[in-house]
Amino acid sequence: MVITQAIEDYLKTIYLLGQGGEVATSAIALKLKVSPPSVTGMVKKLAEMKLLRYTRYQGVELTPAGEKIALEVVRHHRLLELYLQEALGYPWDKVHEEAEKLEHVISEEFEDRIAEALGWPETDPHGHPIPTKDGVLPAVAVRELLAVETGQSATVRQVSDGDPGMLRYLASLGFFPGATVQVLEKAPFEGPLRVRVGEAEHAVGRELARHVLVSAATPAEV
Amino acid sequence: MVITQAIEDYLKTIYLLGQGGEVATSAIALKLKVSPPSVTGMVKKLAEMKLLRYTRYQGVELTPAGEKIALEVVRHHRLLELYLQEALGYPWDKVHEEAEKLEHVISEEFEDRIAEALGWPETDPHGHPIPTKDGVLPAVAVRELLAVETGQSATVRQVSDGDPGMLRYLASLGFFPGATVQVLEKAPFEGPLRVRVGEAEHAVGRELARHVLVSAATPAEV
DNA sequence: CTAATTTCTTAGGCCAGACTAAGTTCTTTT
DNA sequence: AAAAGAACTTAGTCTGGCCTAAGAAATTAG
Ligand SMILES: [Mn+2]
Ligand SMILES: [Mn+2]
Ligand SMILES: [Mn+2]
Ligand SMILES: [Mn+2]
Repeated sequence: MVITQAIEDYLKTIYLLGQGGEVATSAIALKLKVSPPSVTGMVKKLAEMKLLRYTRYQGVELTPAGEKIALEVVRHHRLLELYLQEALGYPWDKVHEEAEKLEHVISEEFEDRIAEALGWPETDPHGHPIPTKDGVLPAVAVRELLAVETGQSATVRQVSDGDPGMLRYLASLGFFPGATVQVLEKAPFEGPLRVRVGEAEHAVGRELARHVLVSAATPAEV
Repeated sequence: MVITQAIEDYLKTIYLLGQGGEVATSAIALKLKVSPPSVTGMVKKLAEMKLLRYTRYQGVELTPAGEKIALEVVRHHRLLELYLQEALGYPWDKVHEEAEKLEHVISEEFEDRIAEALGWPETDPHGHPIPTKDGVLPAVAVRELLAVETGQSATVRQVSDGDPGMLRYLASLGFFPGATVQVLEKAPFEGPLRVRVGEAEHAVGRELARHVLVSAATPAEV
């Protein structure tokens, strides 16, 4: 029962889509950019391997064994992203792609050494929590910026890391984890939000505001 | 015509075995730990792709296109080895294995950034020259320690990096690139060499003495 | 110079992981 | 409650990269 790169990618994807629930095969197919039949096939195999539970037409849920592997890959990914930024000077819109390939090949030794070099960090460049070595993902209470009421302030916690263009745009607006934002206005008819970030004011679309996760204002830490 | 990881390994292996000559399929099979028929099959495909020339029963020789890819992989490998040692504190007997996996997945950007971090180095931890970005492997004039005449001194230039145990032993004897060694005696009947390294004297077997490459004494540089 | 041995290739197959085309089953609509 | 539509699975294929068994060519030995 050998854990291939493909298997790691399936488990990671299911984990990130699922977060404690059933995941539809089509969702997996979409994320991994493979056809739905490919997912059905792989998922049957992973069920055989006891890495997930699968009920036909019902979707899929990771077992503890499957989740353990998923979390290891996620830890690799997020540590690598941070290492690329901190140690090699990558811009934050390029770390994801590189980490996506490296996450499958680094050894435990490599993982430990970069974790140490980074001072055992807790979040990646986009604010996502890094699972601990024993497979625990720290829970964080966040909601979408879109959900913040008009007039309220909040602290940016996490941003989506999949789209480099979006990341560059978010950076240009000052949407970094830790930044304080205030929602000044929400235009009606699915219109944009007017927000203040530091000194500046920006109009941001609702789609974008769904990709920025925030917590209550006034960060507890620096 | 996509260059897979397997193809990269074949080309690299052929390059390192060949160094300007025909390479037997069995030699490739031995090095890559695959069966001879697997090599024949792959080699036919690589010939199709114009990455090497293949004549049945005669062996194989890289084309310029094939050599270019091989040198890129070798550059990745050797830069990675040095980076693992210098930046992450790996001992020199562990860098090879890790680099063996990473060499296939890093981007040009990663390559450039570690090269820069290392100050555009010219040799890896074992003394092997690092091919330049435009695909030139600096030639070095070396011979086996075994070939040094009794009484003569020489400077260690390169050591084999495949066997971690051997590397640890070589380190314990002081056989690092740059070290000065003097051959005091060669025991007859394929016996060991008595050599001086710094203050210490050691008896080393002929097999080991074949894995240490040296140049004329008195290093030109420090 | 033939015979034995070694080296290499062909033949045939397997497995992982993807695909398209053609059903099923579930869900939504009327 | 039936029909239409969406979601999912089955069936059948393909490609890459490996394998073993058997045969052909090259090399070495007698
Ligand atoms: Mn990422
Ligand atoms: Mn991230
Ligand atoms: Mn090496
Ligand atoms: Mn080396």
